[in-house]
Amino acid sequence: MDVKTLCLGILTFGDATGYEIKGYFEDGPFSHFFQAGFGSIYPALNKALGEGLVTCRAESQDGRPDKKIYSLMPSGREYLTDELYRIPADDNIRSEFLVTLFFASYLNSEHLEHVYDHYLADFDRNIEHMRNLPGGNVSPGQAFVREFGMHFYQSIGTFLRDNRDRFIASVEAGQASKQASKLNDVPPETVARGDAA
Amino acid sequence: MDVKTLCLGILTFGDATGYEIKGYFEDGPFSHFFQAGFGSIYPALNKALGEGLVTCRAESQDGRPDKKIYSLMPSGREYLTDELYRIPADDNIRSEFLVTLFFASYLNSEHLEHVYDHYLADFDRNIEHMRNLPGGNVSPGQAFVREFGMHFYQSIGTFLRDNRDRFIASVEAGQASKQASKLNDVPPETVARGDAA
DNA sequence: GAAACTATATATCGAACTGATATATACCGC
DNA sequence: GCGGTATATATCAGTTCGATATATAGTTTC
Repeated sequence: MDVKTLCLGILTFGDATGYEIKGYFEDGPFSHFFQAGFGSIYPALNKALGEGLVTCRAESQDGRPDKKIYSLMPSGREYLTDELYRIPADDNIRSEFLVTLFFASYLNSEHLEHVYDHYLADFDRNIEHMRNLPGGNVSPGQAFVREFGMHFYQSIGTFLRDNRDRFIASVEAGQASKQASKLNDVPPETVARGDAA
Repeated sequence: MDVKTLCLGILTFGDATGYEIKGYFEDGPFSHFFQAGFGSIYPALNKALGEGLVTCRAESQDGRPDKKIYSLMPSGREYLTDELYRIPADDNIRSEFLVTLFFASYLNSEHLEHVYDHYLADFDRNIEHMRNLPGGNVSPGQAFVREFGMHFYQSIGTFLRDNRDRFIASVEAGQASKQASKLNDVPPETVARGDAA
């Protein structure tokens, strides 16, 4: 399932330009579970055009480049359906935030707290964003994905909030005991977990 | 934060070959929030070697290609720390599963249920996998990321389980009412949300 | 009022990443 | 013996990412 397929999916909601499709990925319902930029969208649309999955009419504008409005063709809808009937690939998650937490012992508390709170603020913004997405008058699938997203952000956000101080403290304690173990010439493994239990 | 940085991070746990590093991404603690294959790892290690961030000694083996064992250099550790001090980029999530649910109206119930249950089974496997990761004797950061992951999978898994039947039913109802609206020549938007409230 | 930023609109390019494939051997189960 | 798994490196085509280029008009900020 590539960007081309997603573009076809977006076109099921009506004709759109590449610029408008970008909006779906950036601000729309997809932004939370599928990203794509111009560098993927424009080539994807061209490819779909070459394969006869969409058509394109140009609309000249003043000042700006011509609008290229894409429409989904029956063959495109069929292509989309075929793709949807595959077993979806495993979720792909890349979280630099979690990598940073993983190696938290390399960071000072100030930075760690900053990163943590920055991330939490993002969560709040995401919940707010989801809440503002249209909830009524959409397909059951769309509604469910939105519910799922709200639950996701709320649950994870609560966890992060509830465990923030404990986590920061545990990192500080770990660094302190590491330092202590250095001073006492004791192998860190045997000492550096005063709060593991 | 690229694959090279993650490889350096993995090398903080001790010398390793590219093959072993792959294991960290595939089976180890990273597998849940950062993925990389050989096609990224080997070039990343070569690049790190060229930049003097790691050293490499070869160990000849019978039958198999020589083992190339990489060691983190002080400059590599410094590079890693510098990277960790950046504000992490936004999480990148790509979920074909959610795309599939989003367009659920294009699928029959049988397939939808199959996809859904397949995904739920993955969750169970992931929780089991996380549970089996070493929990004691690790840094507070590692421990927290593991806790986070367990919470994540448990919370989302429960949501998916609790809402499964309702969701499938809502999709079926939506399709039925769409068909009905077709028969009655009524625009779908005004009809197809019997259970939206 | 100028400067900076946002919005509209398309396009490309290098860098990074993905997934598949190639190459070898050895062990393990059926 | 055949297929599958594990060990081990490497490359390559295709995809995607992030930045940049181009051009104009409005809107905010100093």
